[in-house]
Amino acid sequence: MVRTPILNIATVRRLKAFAWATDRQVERLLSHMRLQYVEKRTVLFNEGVPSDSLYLLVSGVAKLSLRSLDDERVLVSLVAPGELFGITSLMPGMHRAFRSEAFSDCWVGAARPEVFVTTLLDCPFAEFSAMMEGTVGRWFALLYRYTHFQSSSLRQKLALALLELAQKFGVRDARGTLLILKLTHEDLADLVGASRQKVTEHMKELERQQVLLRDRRRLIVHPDRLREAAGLQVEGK
Amino acid sequence: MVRTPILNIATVRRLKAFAWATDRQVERLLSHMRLQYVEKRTVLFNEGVPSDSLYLLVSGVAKLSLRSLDDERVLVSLVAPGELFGITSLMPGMHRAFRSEAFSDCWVGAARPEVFVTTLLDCPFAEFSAMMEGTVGRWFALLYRYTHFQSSSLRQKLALALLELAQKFGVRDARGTLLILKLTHEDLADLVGASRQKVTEHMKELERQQVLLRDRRRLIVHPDRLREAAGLQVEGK
DNA sequence: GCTTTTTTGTCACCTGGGTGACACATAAAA
DNA sequence: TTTTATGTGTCACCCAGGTGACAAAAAAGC
Repeated sequence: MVRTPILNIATVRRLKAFAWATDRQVERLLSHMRLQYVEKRTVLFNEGVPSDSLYLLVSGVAKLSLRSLDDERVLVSLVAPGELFGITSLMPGMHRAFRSEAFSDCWVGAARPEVFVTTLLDCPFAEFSAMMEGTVGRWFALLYRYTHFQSSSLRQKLALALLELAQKFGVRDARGTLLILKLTHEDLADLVGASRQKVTEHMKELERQQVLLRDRRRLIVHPDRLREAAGLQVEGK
Repeated sequence: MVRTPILNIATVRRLKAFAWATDRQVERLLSHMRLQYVEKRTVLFNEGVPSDSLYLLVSGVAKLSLRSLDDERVLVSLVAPGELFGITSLMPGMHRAFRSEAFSDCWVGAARPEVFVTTLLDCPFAEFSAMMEGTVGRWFALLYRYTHFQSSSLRQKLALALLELAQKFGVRDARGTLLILKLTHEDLADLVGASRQKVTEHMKELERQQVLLRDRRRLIVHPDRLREAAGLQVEGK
């Protein structure tokens, strides 16, 4: 039997969501929220799709997961009642990072992210969004890296880490993308959580395969081949 | 030789930080920022200390790291010029999650987080801060888990994951903290990135050691003992 | 109740990556 | 230049955790 919950202020307060907000704000928010019942295993959104809603879990348990580099499902997080999820919608043009599905039968409230920001914060969404990107953007990038590290080989981790570094510290060069950083193998090992020795081995191997080359202590990488080494889709394939 | 950079609008624009902000806003921001030269290896802040400043990396490379459960340094991220870091300061009362130190000689600008929010966003800091916590808070918790997973044994990962679940889904019970969730070993395996079989083995072992017990398919955990199993400091020690 | 499906428990076996050790190369300091 | 410190390359060896396989137990359907 499905009992329809009344999504009123009392309910929200009981969930301890928006504890800091005034009753008026919460009420306004609720008036813009659509409540839906989601049956166990139903997918709310998939990773990669544009993100246009922010969700509030009212009851039940939701699950965030992603497909790893070698096609395993990684369970990233379980969402408890009262939590907001689908947070990528708060960042400009960002696509869903995780798939979300109902881990048990759920009641979920959804609204456009603008609604949350403008009613709770009284500031233009675009500005808030840009601010988020500039600040929490890095956390997100880190989360991306770490979740994808899960269940991937050292080789893939290295490739992934080097790609990230290339994006941040790379400048185009005749031979590829030059990293303007002096990195030791030990630094890389610390970054991917591996031993210095194995990193040396894999780096040698990557050089042999022309994925990267070294000029003194500077690395020059070939992003496309790195992506391949990481087991990622190469652009335009 | 150390050349003092002039931190003016042109510099900031070149760094592509605050691309969306107006010149007036950036100028106002700069007037509140103190610029400092930080020599390689100098620690800017340590994990665990209260976070009262937000930093802008002007030049050089900064490094974020943490001490893992078994006292290894984990290199979490390298910060590139133009990036903001020390983001925990944007969340209410939050302590530093990472140690930050200069990876090379750096120029760093610092200001109170309030300054950023009020000049760039024109909304009260407290509200912004609360909003951040309610939304990005989860990302942060995830990041915490994943960074601590790095270089820890399956046993520790399990303990850590169960602790997190206990916080989210636990209710006090005569026998400990009851998780109001039906979790299979496979779910746990997906969560910690391990095989189903090994999870079974470790769970059995944890039961044997009275760290947790099972009532049907419901888990009852003992947080303190879990913390011990994870190699964390137990409260009040 | 009985049957089917899903979980749990436990093997034996394999492998990726950790560890320690040491020679060699490169860079920094003197 | 020589000396000293710091990285790199490559071993041989070990172990935590992955894999496959299968029986027992528990849930879920009927």
